[in-house]
Amino acid sequence: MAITLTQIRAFLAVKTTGSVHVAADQLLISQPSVSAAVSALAGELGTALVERHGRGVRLTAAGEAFAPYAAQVLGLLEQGRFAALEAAHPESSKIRLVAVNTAGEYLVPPLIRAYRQLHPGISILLEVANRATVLERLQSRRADIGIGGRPPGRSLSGFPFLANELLVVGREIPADLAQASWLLREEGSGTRLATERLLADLDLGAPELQTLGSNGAIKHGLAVGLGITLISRFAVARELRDGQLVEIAVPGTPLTRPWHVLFAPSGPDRPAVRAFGEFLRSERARKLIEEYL
Amino acid sequence: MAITLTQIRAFLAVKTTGSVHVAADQLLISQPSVSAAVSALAGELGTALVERHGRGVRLTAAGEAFAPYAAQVLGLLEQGRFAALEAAHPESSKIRLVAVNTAGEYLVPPLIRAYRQLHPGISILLEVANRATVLERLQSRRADIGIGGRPPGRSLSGFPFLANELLVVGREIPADLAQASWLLREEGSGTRLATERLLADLDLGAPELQTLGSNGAIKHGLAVGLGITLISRFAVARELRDGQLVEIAVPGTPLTRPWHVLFAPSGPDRPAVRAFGEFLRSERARKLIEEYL
DNA sequence: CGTAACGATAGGCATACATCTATCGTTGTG
DNA sequence: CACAACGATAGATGTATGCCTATCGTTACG
Repeated sequence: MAITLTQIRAFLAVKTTGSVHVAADQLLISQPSVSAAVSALAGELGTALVERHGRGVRLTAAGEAFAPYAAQVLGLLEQGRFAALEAAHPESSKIRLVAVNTAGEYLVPPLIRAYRQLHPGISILLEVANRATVLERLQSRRADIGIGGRPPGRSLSGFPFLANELLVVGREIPADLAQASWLLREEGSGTRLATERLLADLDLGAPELQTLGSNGAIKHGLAVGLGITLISRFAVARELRDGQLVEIAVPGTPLTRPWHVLFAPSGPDRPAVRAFGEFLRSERARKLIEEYL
Repeated sequence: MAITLTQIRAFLAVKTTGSVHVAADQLLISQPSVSAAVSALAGELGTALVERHGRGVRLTAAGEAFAPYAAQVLGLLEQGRFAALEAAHPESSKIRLVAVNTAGEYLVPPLIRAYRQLHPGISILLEVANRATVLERLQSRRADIGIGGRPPGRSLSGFPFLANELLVVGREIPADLAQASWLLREEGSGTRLATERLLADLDLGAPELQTLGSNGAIKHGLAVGLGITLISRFAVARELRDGQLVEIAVPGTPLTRPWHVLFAPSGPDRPAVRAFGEFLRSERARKLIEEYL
């Protein structure tokens, strides 16, 4: 006769996996348990959350509406735990940072190093993910601060942080751009989004596209001549210098898309997080990072 | 081995009541149950939340830090329930409105009436409380929209709504203002806050103060000549017209302190709430209200 | 200084929560 | 059209959650 957090976790697992079966595997429990938890939750709420669709399930409108709240409940609880520990042991706070892939790989490590020298006790827990996930993490309060592209709307606040240039590179300059094959990041990636827009602007017809799930995979693809790609200068700086890759002149590139520091607005905020945010805003942060970059 | 919502409710009850005993009474369970729940929660979080203080308890720093998250978790869950029901039955949404006393008594009823004529299915659940509670309700997501004074900071967004004039009234004009006794609303009231500031500005020395818990009590106090007070023109319009009360000319009054419509920012938002917010923002709302006022 | 107020602890109990295995009903696919 | 994939249902079980009463330790207060 009460909503439980277990039910919420089960529901969210179903939402993210899109399947009761897979959710059960992920939660390390049996499929009927998940089924039961979700229908118990639906009973509590007074409305169905999932419905059968084909041989799988999908969320109902009510389920879609409820999901963000459910996610925030869990994120907030985690955040509350950090807040409590931080208040009890101010010198050993933990900050949950989530960064888009390229920033996470190239920018954040020096950032963390710089910050830890100033505040030795503070832990920075980094998650590296694509743009869509970064936004989700912030919105569901599972991260305190994010580093990614431009904030998408009023729901997230932030400020521009460091320049990031996207340019087109390949093993060699293709004879005909329209014939070139393009390597794309996975769905949900900000770089992919930028690439799609660029391709639409270029009006190349229907170029050959190949999705590869990470910057690393794309770089290997480039190395074997699989195609060309739009990628951050940070990610290919060395390869360009060594001549393994060359920049391809494409109208509209290089694209300047500065990274932004992102906050999930509102909600009680923690001193350690606020301090880290202010550090990022300071000139000092930029200098320290550039020093290590 | 898991945080439960019951534990959170117990903890919050202890926080708000300031006492394990009273919290138990309020939750209709025994005192040891509350004690156990709170210490279980503390165990989960890995830090003490309350500590003995004198013969009662008080929150530790960790408890104070955790409390707002706990409150938001419950508020968000309630909001999620509404969101789910709203998605399932769009025509019978519920909007949780919380208004400061004066606005709740004089302004909101016509507002509700006006809105319900436009959207017959929508229910507006009104809670009337003082300023402090209004802010707490919004921050903890236990209300969707608030009506009160100026928003206190960046954590709450809002816009000015309707004029509200605070003026000093009494049964008769006192011979010497410095000798007059002032009737105050309870702690946490915005009107009380305004009165305290006014008194400080007036520099009357140490006037006699008498706290009365509501606008109604104050009006009765005025009627029997207990003192004078700073109060909204709406609250005493009739008494002024009938001559039962008179306005007292005090430097700096009447104070103009427009009511504001307040939102708890961020978080997923519900269509019905958004629609109501936009209604309040519209010219139409003002006209309709003035019609009924 | 004794007593009342307040919480914590001890000890114990019921139930509903979170599970499981086995099976059935659908729905898509080869 | 049969079979595989997927969820829901049925039936059953352990346990920890939530709760109780009784009692003990402190702390303030008369």
